This record gives sequence, structure tokens and C-alpha cells, in this order.
Amino acid sequence: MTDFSHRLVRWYQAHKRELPWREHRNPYAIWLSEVLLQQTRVEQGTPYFLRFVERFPTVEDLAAAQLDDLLQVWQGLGYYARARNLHAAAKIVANEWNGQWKTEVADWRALPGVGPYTAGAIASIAFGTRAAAVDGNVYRVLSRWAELDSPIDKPEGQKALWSLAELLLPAGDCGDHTQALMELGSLVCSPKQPKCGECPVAADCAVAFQPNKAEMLPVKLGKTKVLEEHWHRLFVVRDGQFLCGKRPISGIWPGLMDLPQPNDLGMEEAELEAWSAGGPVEHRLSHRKLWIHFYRLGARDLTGQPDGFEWVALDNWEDLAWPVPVGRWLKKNSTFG
DNA sequence: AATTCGGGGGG
DNA sequence: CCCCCAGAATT
Repeated sequence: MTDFSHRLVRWYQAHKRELPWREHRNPYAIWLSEVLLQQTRVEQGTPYFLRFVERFPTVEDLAAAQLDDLLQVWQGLGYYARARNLHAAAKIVANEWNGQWKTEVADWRALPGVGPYTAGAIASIAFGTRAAAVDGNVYRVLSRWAELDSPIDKPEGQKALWSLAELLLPAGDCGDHTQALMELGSLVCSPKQPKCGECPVAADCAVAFQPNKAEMLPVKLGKTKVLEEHWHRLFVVRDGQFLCGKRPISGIWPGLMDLPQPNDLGMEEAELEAWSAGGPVEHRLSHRKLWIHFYRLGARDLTGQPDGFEWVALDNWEDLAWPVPVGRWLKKNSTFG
């Protein structure tokens, strides 16, 4: 069975993509990449990784940074709690690990933002530790290879695949093995039309060259229903500045900037029609479909006291971290005040 | 055990 | 339109 890993790793070493965090076996870079890439495609996350290591070259730099500076680099990538958890974890590593990296899964698992997958990935990729790391790619590869049809969004199915992943671990350095499984899922064992002809483990794969069977796996039951909501945002300008505030650290877009809502300024939606700035902007999230209505007001139209908000220069708004749809609207509409 | 966190890209 | 992506934290 270790032959599985041998074939896999040999294929990986011949076909792997050159990625920035693969240039050196740098624990900080590997950790950063794992967090940035949670639920994120490599192509989408890579530019963020490059900006991050340039702005925060070491874990000490990251620990000493302001959270708002992390969020400014992170904006647009989504799942913003990751940035806050990463910051907290960097402080722990810098201040409590005394500059000494830990190599065991349990140590990493204790850090905020590091779950079962990320802990296994860092331990194996950065240090060669014998640990499994099962992400979406690995769920797909192994559920097909063994034809396991237990739903992977249920604990039972997850447990089965994690067990299989641990069974398949090689005896020595597990770094390339971990990356090879994911790389195979990404490049060969794709969700649709897997390229079984290029697969190094097709010989003993239960569904190899049976695309109809392969595409049925892995089994997922979860069907997230999408709520549709109308939101309202006010663009209030005065003397080259506009009114904005920081969102709470819970809920959507935690810690990012936002424009005030009618409620914040003691206004009703009904009285805003006159200031409507174009039709609503549609923005889709995984679990919500938003129509954001923007209104352009002069400060003299304020009827309430803007409590908890601040005035920011129209020239400086891009230094702050904004939700994508709001930043997009500002980009198009803030230039002429 | 189920929900809630973003945003982009592919089919 | 659908699904998926180097998932984790919270309830």
C-alpha cells in the first residue's frame, strides 16, 4: 500500500506547479498559504500571499502589525475572521513559542484559525511530520479511489476519509505526500471530467476511467439556501470627506469599514428615494443574495447625529478595508464627491 | 449537528 | 443557473 504514496509523490515531483510558498520549506510561508487558501482557489489566493509576505515578511512582523493593516491587505478575499485569527495566532507564536517552531499537529491545532486540515497540512508540509491533511481535493480523490459514498459533509463520512488518509501515509517525510494528494485533486482528479489517463493511482482506483461513477463522488448532502435581502447605504459628503464606520467583529464583513445605514442617521428608507444613486447593486455571497441600494446625501440633509461614525477624506478611503461591493461602488462614485 | 462566515471562477 | 475551492468557529 505504501506503493500508493510512492507513485503519487513521483507524479507530484514531475508535475507540481511552482508556487511561491513551495520555493523554500519556510514554516511561516507555508502557514500563511494554508490560511489564505482555506476555501480559496490557488489562483485567487496567490496574489494575496505575495502581498502578505512583502508587507509582513516574518511572523514577528505579523504579530507586531495592526489588525487594520492585515485587513487592508486581506480585503476582497473573504472570510475575514481568518485575518483576525491569523493575527492572534501570530502573537502566540511570536511571544509564547519563543521563536521555536512546533512540529506536532496538536500544537498547531491549538492556534486560532488552525483546524484539523490546516494543522495536518502545516505539520506535514513544513516539517515532514507524519500527519494526514484532508481538504476538499483529498475528499474527492480518496472517495473516488476507494469508492466511499458516505456523505463528506457529515461526521461519519469525514471520519471514514480521514482514517483512509492516515492509512495511506508513507513512513518517512510526509510533506510531498500531503501536497501530492491535493495537487492530484486540483490538476487531475477534478470535479468534472477527471483525467484518469494522467493519474498515477488509476491502476488501483475503484472508479478509474468511469467518469459517470467518478463524478458522483464525493457525495454531499448539504444544500445551503440563499437568503435574498435589500440593504441600504448612505454616501454622505461634506467638505471633501464622507461618513463611514467600522463594522462589528461579529457577523458579515467583521472589522471592515462600511457606509452608514438609514437607521444609523435616524432616517427611514421611504424618505431616501430622492437621493437614490442608481439602481441597486447585486452582490452574491455563498449564503445570501444582496441588493445594495446606495444614496448620495449632502451633510445638510442629515436629520440625526452620526454616532459612532467618522469622516474620512475622499482621497484616503482606499487606505481602509472595504467589503467588495461597497468598495466597488465607492471606486465608481466617489471621485466627484 | 447545523449555521455562519466571501468571493471568484468553471461548466 | 449550478458547484467548488489547500475549512474553521460558533451556536
